[in-house]
Amino acid sequence: MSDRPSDQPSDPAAAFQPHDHGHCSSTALDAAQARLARQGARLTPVRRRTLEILLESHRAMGAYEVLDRLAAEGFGRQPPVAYRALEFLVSHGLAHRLQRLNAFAACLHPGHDHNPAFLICRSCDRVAEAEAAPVRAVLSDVAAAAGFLVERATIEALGLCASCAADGAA
Amino acid sequence: MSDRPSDQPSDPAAAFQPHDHGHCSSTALDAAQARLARQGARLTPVRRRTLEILLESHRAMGAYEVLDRLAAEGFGRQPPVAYRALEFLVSHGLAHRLQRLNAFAACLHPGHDHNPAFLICRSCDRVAEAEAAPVRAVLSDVAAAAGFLVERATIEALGLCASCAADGAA
DNA sequence: AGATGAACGTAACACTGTAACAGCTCGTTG
DNA sequence: CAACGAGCTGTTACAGTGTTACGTTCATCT
Repeated sequence: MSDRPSDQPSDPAAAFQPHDHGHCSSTALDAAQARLARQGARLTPVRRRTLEILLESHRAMGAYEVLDRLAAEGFGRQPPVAYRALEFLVSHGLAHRLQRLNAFAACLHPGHDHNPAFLICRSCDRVAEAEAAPVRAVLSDVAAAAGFLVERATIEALGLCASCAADGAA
Repeated sequence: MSDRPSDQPSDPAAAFQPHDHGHCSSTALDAAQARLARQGARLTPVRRRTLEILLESHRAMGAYEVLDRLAAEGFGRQPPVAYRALEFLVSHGLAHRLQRLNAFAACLHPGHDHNPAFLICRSCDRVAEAEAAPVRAVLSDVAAAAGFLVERATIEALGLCASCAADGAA
């Protein structure tokens, strides 16, 4: 929990700032391949392309948006095609699902298991992952006071990222 | 933030335990009326009935489930009827929307503004509200470290309530 | 009574997600 | 090599969730 695998950017908010995106996404893709190899799972063409599409931006994409892209590139054009690929990526820790948006985003540091908190900028629509462990700890405490055992938690924040705040977005 | 209005149960997990539910829901209904009166908003028949339906249980209900009930009682039978009533209740602090379930639940202490954390029992499906202020505080800190300003946050925990744990639910 | 704005009702549609089934590919095994 | 099974891809069809648009009713105010 305290180690910093090489695939994890030191700045969790990199998504909101200008950065070498080619490097950022190819790193994530490499990490994804490595992770799947360890798990004995296959990164088939549809799955790989789906991940690449998600990696093109730091936004969350709806399943049908992904599907349109896939269909335009010669893959199937029916909903299950996109949903299956997305579900595969999510279940293998390569992408996340955002409840609040009914959408999916690539995981930017798939090297280790994690359930991040999401920071969603309402101005630029980009999504970053933040360390959720301390938040979950407090949530578990609050829940425990009510005798409730937390197994999984959805933590999604809507607000304004630094770049948009600097640009004077309301 | 530290006051305890009379309409707020001392035990936030009351929803999970046997309790005088008639009292619990009529209290919430009274508080709702009082609150709306202060705001100059109207608790029309559909709205009132919708709130009563939500208050019948401590579960979250889908919009179409609510709609079926309303239609059976002579109200309109098209989706906007339910969605409008539910949206009214949510925007006036009398009900909450659960992103994770695409569902709605009555607010059990509508006396004051609050954005609770939700505790959803995966065994009995009941939902309780927990104090979210400390959780939000930590979340805001984590986000601030990334230059992100949190405006609204969705905090929903899935797990096991005390009653179900005692009953030996896995 | 007449004007006004909120609330209600409807039909139609858009978006999101799932079930069921058929064909393909590829490695294994007889 | 042929047969088989497992996993992946694709399809059709449908279920569930939510919205747009528009006309009507109703309470309220002058």
